Parts: sequence; C-alpha cells; structure tokens
Amino acid sequence: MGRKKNQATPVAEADRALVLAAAARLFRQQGFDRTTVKEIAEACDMLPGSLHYRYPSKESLLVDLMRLALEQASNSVSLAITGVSDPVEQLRRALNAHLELLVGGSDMVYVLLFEWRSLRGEARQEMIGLRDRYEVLWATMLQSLAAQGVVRADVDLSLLRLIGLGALNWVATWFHEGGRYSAEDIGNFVWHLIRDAVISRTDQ
Amino acid sequence: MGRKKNQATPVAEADRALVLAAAARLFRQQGFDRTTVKEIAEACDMLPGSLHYRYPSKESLLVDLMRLALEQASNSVSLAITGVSDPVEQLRRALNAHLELLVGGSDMVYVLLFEWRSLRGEARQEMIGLRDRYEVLWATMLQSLAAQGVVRADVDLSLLRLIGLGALNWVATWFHEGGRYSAEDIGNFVWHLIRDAVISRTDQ
DNA sequence: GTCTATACTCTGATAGAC
DNA sequence: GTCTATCAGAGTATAGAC
Repeated sequence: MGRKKNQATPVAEADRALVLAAAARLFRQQGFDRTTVKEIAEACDMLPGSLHYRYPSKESLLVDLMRLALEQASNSVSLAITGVSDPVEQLRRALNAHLELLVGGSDMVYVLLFEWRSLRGEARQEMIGLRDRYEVLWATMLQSLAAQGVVRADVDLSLLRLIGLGALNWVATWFHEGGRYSAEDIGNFVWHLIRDAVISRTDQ
Repeated sequence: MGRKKNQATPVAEADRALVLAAAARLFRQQGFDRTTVKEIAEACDMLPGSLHYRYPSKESLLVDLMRLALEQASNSVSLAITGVSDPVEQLRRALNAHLELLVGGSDMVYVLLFEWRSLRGEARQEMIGLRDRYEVLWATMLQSLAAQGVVRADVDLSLLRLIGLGALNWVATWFHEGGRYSAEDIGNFVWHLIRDAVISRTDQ
C-alpha cells in the first residue's frame, strides 16, 4: 500500500531488466515517440496487454528505465574507481567507464541522457533529479581530486564536469562500432586533453 | 519543372524564415514529434491549410528548416573568422560563434543538431549530408591551422573537431540564460582547455 | 498473469469553396 | 493564397474473457 503513482507493479527483477533492455534498444534506435508499445511488447515476446500489466503507461516504463540506467551508470563508475589509489588514474578510469556506458552495449544510459525531453510534468522532474544524482557522483570525485591538489586550483570544477561529460556524451551521436575510432582511441584523446589542461604538473 | 521532391514551393524568403523560426522554437521546446502542425500554424498566425500550401508535409518543413540552419551556421562561423589574421584567434572566434549559435537566439541550429533522428529514409540522408558540410568547414579550418604549425603535430584533427564541437553542442542541453555560467564563461573555459592541450607553445 | 478485441483520442493530410 | 470541414490512420489505454 502507498505505492507511488506511475510506478510499475513489483515484478521479478530479471523480468523487469529484460523488458527495459528491449525497450531501451528500441528507444535508442527510433526514439521514444516513434516506438509503439506494440513493438516493445513484441521485442519481449509479449502482447501489449501483458506489458500493460507491468507498466500502466508508456511513460511510466520510460521513467523506470531511466531509474535502472542511473543505477547502472553509478555502479559502473563506482566500480571503475574502487581499489585505485592514484587519484589521477581514478579520473582516467571513470572517464573511460562513462564512455563505455555510451558506446558499449547498454542502451539505457543513452536513453537516460537523450530522451529526457519525452517526459512531461512530474515525471520529467523526477528524471532530472536522477540525472543530477549521477552528476553529484562526478562532482564529488572532482572535489576530492581538487582537495588533493591534483586539479589545478584555477579550474572551475562544475564547468570541467559539464564540459567533460558533455564531450563524452556527444560521442554517442556519431560513434559506431568498427568505425574510424575505437572507444579506446576516444578515451585516450579526451584524457590527454584533460590531463594537459587541468591536471597539476607533478610527474605526468 | 524539375522541382525536387519534398521541397517547399517557392515563397518569399522573409515569409519562409518567419515560418521556420516559429517551427524551430516549438521543435526545440517540445521536440518534432510532440509538435503538431496546428501549433506551428498558430505560431505563424495561420491555419493548418495555409501551412500545407507552403510545405507538403511536416517532414519537408523540418528538412527545409535544417537547410536554413546550416546556412546560418556556416555564415556565422565564416563571418567570425574573416578579417582575423592570427590563426589562433580565428579558432577562438569560431568556437565562440558555434557556441553562440547554440545558446543564442537561433533555435534552428539546435534543431539541426538534435532532431535529426526524426527524419527517415532519403530525407535523413540529405540532412546527414548537410551536417557533414558544416563539419567540413571546421575540418578545413583545423587543417589550415595544422599546416601553419599552430596545432601540435601529434593531435588527430578529426578527433579534435568531433570532441571539441561535441563539448560545445552538449552545452545546449543544460545552458539557460541567466544561469550560473554565461556563454562567455563557457567559451573561455573550452578555449583554455583546447589551447593548453593542442596549441603549439609559441608565445601564448 | 496473459490474451483478444475495442474504445477513444489525436493528428497529419486532403478536398474544395472562396 | 487562405479558409472550413473532414478523412483516414495510428496508437495508447482499457475492458473483460480465460
């Protein structure tokens, strides 16, 4: 009782992830608006009615998808930096983890970042909150680096985060597997850019 | 005779620009799919029928909008660098011009960059061609800078263009007038990033 | 929990008078 | 060139049998 409005009825986690992964792939390929609930259902080997049993509306499915995407992204970045003692190396790995989320298999993070305009009203507000929480993860990391003197003191940390993540996010719009540049190429390039411009000279 | 498929019937340029500007504002605010032709017509003080006289379909309107946006962007960047002899200063001004296109008044460039997924088939191909032409403008500029020894020789120019423009493009997703950062703040930040990382040390 | 069938709404496009 | 009126199609959400 007291279940939140627009929230999915509780179902097995595996099932939920399966449905959301299928939906994410379609949303990424075609966009939220141009994807029908029928298509999503078919991709899950279901019929529209069954999908409706899990999600009361197409919008609620998107919101839940974004919730899972945020979890994925946070976990992925956290995992990438745990056990790494060198703070500079931490930053490098976090950048690569974020990039991998965008160009790798997970369509959900892509949808989280690019399909927020499809939401309205309170669903949109909730989603903006989700995105902010992911950004806080980064803000915290950068502040920690700055406190250790790793980032040059004259650098605005918020701008660094916004511009850096933005540069990576945009990669998702042109990257394709087997293209001219690999994820590694791109990660290295961005890393050198940031290292040369904002990391304090110690030993590099 | 020989008029291209999906192209608008010729109308006064001023009228065309007025319609497209209104459409661009709506597309930017709501997205292409969630904007109805009725809304566009109302924003132009017209009725849907009148709009249909100019454009046979909603999609053809979007394509024409993107054509105009490309012109605007190309002109704006070209204008920003003409008469500037210092190649480094050229690059700085071009970056600022691109940024201004995104955060300034023109919604059309935003639509050009973010709404290409709304197009299908040959319309999409044409639009991709348009975007490529704008990128060529930048590629040419960077090659010229490299030839003059301004850009460090070990820098991949295509990646520099993709990452640099990407960082700027993403700004459009979070920038808002009167917010924490002005367009100038952002332009300066990106400029320092690029200058420190890829511009050959001469006198800086 | 899943299925079939359908109601209802919205919207892009059109026809044709003026 | 612009208007009114309308068609045809699509798609979300729902109802209710099983």
